[in-house]
Amino acid sequence: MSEERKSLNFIEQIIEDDLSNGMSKDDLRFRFPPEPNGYLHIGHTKAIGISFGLGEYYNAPVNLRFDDTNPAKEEQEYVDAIKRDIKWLGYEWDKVLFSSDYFQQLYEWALQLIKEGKAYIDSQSSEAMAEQKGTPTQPGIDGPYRNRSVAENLELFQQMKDGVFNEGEHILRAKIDMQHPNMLMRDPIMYRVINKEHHRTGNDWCIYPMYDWTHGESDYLERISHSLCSLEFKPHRELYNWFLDQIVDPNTLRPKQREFARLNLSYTIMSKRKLLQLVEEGIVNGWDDPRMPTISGLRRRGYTPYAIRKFVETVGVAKRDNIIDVSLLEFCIREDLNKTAPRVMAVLDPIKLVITNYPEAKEEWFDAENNPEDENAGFRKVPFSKNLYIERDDFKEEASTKFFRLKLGGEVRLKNAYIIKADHVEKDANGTITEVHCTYSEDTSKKVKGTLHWVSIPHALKATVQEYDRLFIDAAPDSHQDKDFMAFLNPKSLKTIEAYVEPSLKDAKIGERYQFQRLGYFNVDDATTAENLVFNKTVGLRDTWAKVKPKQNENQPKQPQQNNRPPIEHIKSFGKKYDRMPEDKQAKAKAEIIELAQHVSYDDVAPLFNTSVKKSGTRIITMITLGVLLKNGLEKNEAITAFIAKALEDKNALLVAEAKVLA
RNA sequence: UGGCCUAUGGUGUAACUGGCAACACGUUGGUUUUUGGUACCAAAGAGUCUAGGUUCGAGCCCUAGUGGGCCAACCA
Repeated sequence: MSEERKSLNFIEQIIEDDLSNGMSKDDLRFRFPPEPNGYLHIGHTKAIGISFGLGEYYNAPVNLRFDDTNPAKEEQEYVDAIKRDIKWLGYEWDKVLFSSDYFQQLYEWALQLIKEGKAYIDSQSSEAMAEQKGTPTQPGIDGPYRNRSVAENLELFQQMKDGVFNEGEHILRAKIDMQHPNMLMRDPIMYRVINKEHHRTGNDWCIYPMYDWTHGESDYLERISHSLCSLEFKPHRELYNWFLDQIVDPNTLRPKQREFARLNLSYTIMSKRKLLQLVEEGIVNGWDDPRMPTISGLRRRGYTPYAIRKFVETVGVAKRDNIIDVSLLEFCIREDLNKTAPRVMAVLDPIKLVITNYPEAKEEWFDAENNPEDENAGFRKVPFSKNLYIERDDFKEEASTKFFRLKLGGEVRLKNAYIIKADHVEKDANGTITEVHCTYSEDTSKKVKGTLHWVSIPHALKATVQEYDRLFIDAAPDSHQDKDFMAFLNPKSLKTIEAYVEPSLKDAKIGERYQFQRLGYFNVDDATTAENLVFNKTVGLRDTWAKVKPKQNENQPKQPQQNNRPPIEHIKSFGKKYDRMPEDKQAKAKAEIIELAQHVSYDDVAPLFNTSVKKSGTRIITMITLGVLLKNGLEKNEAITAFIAKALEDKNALLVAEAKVLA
């Protein structure tokens, strides 16, 4: 087997290293640990793809573990939705587990920590505790209850568990280090009182463990070998390890937490809290609204599990922040649907076409290919008659030769039917075209530039089509410190259209996906009834014609991340390229450097004087900057004179020229 | 007055661990086409944040800087 070396991502690398350092392949075990407080979204798919993908690759078990330690936010509805979505994506878990399964064990371990003097009951207000905790840049201080006796701690903890106290009166904290540089290590909370019914344990407990106390210990109990999570948990790793240190038996497998960058998609948001807000405020019609980046939203929109998995595979795994362009997601779904979706004709924005030389009562049924990408897809019959609908966009009275569609005097092919020629138009009082009159010819062998889709008016079915645009008009709506993400909502994200579709769609079933030829991919929405067909537009076809057309209502191009670089850094960025630039660019760069140099000090430039000889670009931009400083009254010193002198002897003509100006 | 993470074409990820910066999306041309789709061909686009160092050789190692991110919930 000559297997091509596939480059491993850093997580696969870690696992391979562990394996070659003696870990048994049988010890490999992963988990996906969602909190059941919302629906899964496309961002979760990455985490799912990583852990379940690893499971598939190594043939290792993957647990689905619901991290249900906060009854105030969690619901059974979410548990069910999460399971459904993972199944739909095509992944198989080994066991379904719940953090709440471990409440008793966690409690016993907490008792052990108290007895060892490693945990204590704090009885202050959360404000007081926050104050003692310090800030990221300032150490914390010990609180007054930090040195309570073991006996007292034990008694209070028992009372917490017995429901003696109200929420907020007492909590259990680990006793670590209030001065620790990592805030999470400053005596983190392990237990708090919550008087809410839990969706699984009911009212058995009124104390609930916190995430950090729960997560590592749950991984340990399940013998998870690699506990993979997103980057924002990196600071938790130290605490994760500290908690494990307290209870791990050195002869058993110790789980390892590793972190990867989460997935961000342009023009949408990935925060469950914010998605919930969209649902609750009625901006969208529920978690499965086709505009939502949730799995259920994408499913309803017509995405396939294959496309989503392909997408996640394509984006890769690394540790730097990223914003992936939606066009990649769209590519993945088009690629799948192109091969599988039956083609069909539908007119979304109709204009009436009358074939004047076609008999009034006549109808013909033509064969139409179901899918040119699939030889086995076969043919269907489509009806043709004197009166048709075509897209309003497909006709113009006059147009340039670049316009391949129908214009007066021009010829065009009707897909699966005849070639027609437009003769004249009928208009209403406003000058709007109401009918296009044309004549057909039976000779279909002729070559014409354009082919149009159409439907026969007497045979057409009415259908509702929902067309979606991005939910936000900004590429990164929740990355603005000064503006709320809601300010970027796209008011036109949903467009409902009354369309006409060919009669073969009469018995279309919910969930079925079609290509409306020349328009895009559409699927049959859940809201479809026997009386009314409803389609969702999944994604449009790639449209190179749309780019040629003068753009009408183009969305803001995404703004580049603004860099708050100091001027000298900005100047330096020209250095590498400067002597390779074409002249006009060079002049522009020079002007910019001179402008920036106004805000540069001698101390900024001085370190650049000993730039190595071969980096002439950097030396040139340094020379230009220096020129500005000298002009602004800087006195020449020895270092400056030496730098200029050395430059005068250089081979690079540009550098010499700049140096001569200052010499 | 801190700790940690991070920096490679427009975007995302690679570079066999120090040896010709590659792949995908996107973009631009072209061929084919009864979808301005698909498929196919081609091109443009980065010299790897900056400077210094080690080395015959650095995207990769070392030092210093700069940009970006995360950390102060009785959330996960």
